[in-house]
Amino acid sequence: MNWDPVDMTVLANEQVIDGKGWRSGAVVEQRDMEQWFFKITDYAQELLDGLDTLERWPEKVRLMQANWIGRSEGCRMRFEWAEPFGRVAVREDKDPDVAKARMQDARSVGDQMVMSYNLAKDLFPDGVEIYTTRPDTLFGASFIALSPDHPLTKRLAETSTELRNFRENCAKIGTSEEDIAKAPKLGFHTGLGVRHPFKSGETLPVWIANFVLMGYGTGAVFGQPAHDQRDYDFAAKYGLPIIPVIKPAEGELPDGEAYVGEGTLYNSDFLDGLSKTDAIDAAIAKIEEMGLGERTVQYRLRDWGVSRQRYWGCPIPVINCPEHGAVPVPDADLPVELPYDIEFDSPGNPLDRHPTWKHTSCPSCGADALRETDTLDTFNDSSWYFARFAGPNGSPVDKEEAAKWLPVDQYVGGVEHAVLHLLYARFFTKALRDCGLLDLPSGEPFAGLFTQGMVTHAVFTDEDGDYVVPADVIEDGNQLIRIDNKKLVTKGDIVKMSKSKKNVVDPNDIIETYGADVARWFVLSDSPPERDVEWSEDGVRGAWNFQKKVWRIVEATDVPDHSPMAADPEAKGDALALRRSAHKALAKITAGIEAFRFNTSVAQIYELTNALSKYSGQDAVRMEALGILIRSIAPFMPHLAEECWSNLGGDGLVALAPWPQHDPAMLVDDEIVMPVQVNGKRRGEIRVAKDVSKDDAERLALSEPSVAKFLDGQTVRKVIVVPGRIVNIVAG
RNA sequence: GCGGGCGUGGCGAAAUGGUAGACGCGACAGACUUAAAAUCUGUUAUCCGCAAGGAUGUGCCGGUUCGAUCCCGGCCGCCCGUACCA
Repeated sequence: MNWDPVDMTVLANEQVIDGKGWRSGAVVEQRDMEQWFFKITDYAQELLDGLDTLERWPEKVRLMQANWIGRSEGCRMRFEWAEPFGRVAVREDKDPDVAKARMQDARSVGDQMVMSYNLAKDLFPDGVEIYTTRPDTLFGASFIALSPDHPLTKRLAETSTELRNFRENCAKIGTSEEDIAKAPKLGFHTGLGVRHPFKSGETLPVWIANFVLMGYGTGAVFGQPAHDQRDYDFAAKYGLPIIPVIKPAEGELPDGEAYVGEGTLYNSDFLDGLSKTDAIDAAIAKIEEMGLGERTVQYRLRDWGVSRQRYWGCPIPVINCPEHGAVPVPDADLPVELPYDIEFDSPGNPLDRHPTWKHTSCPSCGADALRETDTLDTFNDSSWYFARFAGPNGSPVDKEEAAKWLPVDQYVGGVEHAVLHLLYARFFTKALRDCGLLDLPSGEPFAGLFTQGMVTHAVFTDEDGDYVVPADVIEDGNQLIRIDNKKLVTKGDIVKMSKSKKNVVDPNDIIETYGADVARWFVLSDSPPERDVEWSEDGVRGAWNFQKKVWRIVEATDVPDHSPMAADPEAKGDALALRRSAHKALAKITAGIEAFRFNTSVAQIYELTNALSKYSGQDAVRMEALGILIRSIAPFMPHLAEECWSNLGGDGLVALAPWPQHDPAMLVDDEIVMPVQVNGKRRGEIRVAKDVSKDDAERLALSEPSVAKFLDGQTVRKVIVVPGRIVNIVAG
């Protein structure tokens, strides 16, 4: 946990800036704290398998979740202790030669080393257990690395100031995955050694390395620098041997970096000549035979830490009894309510500081006991609200109603939720099902998912580094200043709108100026919804003008008494052209809406509107086209559509009117224009009947003057005719 | 660092193997108007050209194909996530 010693609070990774608390500016410490977890890892395989059933989810989200769960197949194995061969304290030496010299200098055996050796043997008599996906590279092993948080590391640190300092240095790096991965490699040589399982008499040194994560596998790895980049970087820095054991099928091993690809084993005794995959199997078989380990499946997914030291959150319903430990609050006493008389004016967890709230009695023995003062991560609430919405009365989830409504047919959310929220919600529904609280066999909460893009905006910061809402920023000459105190403002990155960065805009401004219909039309009209957009009000005039244009067309229409807005099959000339435009537009509008591509539907509505505004006839064709137009805009501009519908003599509410159906016969023109290419470049076009034969198209294309001049002096080698699309002449 | 995505005119974009830039914004010109707004008509990727026309062009490099914005490989840039922002 990130701990701010001044504010006495736990901080999110995001609230740690350059290793300091965002409010207090104090140097953040890493603390181990007792936390509540949900055992989501028990569902790792089911969460992974379930992804295949989510056919209406974007492929990218399924892929991200699969990567997040991170199933890998490999083996757990132990390296047995070897007699110690020395101890050296290697600090962060940039120069590999210096590090190497220290290694050779390491034969002197000191008291401290002997104690560490005995301690290690005492604590872990079987040796060091590691997890690897690459047992094929065991002959390339050159060291063992433990996590700074490995139990052995912690015990060794008790006897070594140097190691304690090393651990503190590692703790400064931060807790986020990104920080750890980007940090420069740091190592500490323990002086301990382990036996190589396949090379008798060989000893591998045991290091502590900051890039080894305690939360994954066993918190220990073997280093095989020739075939893993992190191991390579580490070995290069500390002068450890780099032993290649895989040769690529073609070419040489890369210089100065690890080779992680496929290839054939060498330098590897009984694995020589095998492929990577076969060598993995053979190595595991041998390890199992030797009794040193076994094939296992490992997941990257970690258990979900749900404890938060905040007031706002559902209290974790547990009472800590000195006698009985953590006792669940009895059902009859749920929910545990937060106190209302709470003070936020001093550091630390307000719930923990509250004078009376946490004091209660043990449900088991009645003795004085303390309430858990941690609250639940708010992701808990977003993980099952849809089940609550199905039946909002009575017990938390109404099984019958939830069974009727769930899964959610179409879920819409930002792609930033791709792993956390969407994975937690999937886990929650599965867990609720298994607890008998939800009747949902699949355990999948959302049948369809659409990930809309993020709305982004520049972040503004004033001279004091405080964030400023864009609406409060004005231009002053060629500078930006705050409207309230005239302080100078800097325009920063364009990022996802968020309350914390204050780079948000209020859509009410547009609604007040232009109305909700125009605001909605504007938002839907330009960008496809899955794409990120940088918010801008440029173009809102277009939406406003469009609204007026539709209204003018309706006003300019002589509405007949009986207005079925139905087709006139006899239409000819301009009328037929309008009919065709209307039906072509309708087909694309419908397809666009169904595919969530509202911007293309909008473009087609513009085309239809333009066609209608140029049409002077007051006839059935006009009424038919208007009927299509108004029903098409109804989902986008419902108020305008209702008014127009009513004025055109439409039946009831347009919102309740059936969606219009396009006539397929209207989509095809009698004559089409086919572009003609010569060697892939457009050189002309031919006007042909819609069902022209390939031969005729070829003949016409070759004789088209604008095409023929490019064929002058050349031999026509091939003519490709794609019916209804294009003619391409290959000449040379 | 790792995982995922995106990159096309002045701007939002369309075209997902077949005419690159539909539609909209902006800009420019004209009509109407005392004037402005609104409205209507037209032009608007870049370069050469009076024009006709031609050349170039979808982040960069390469590949597959009769044909690539689209498929494949490599690179660059930006965005999202990276487990305590929610």
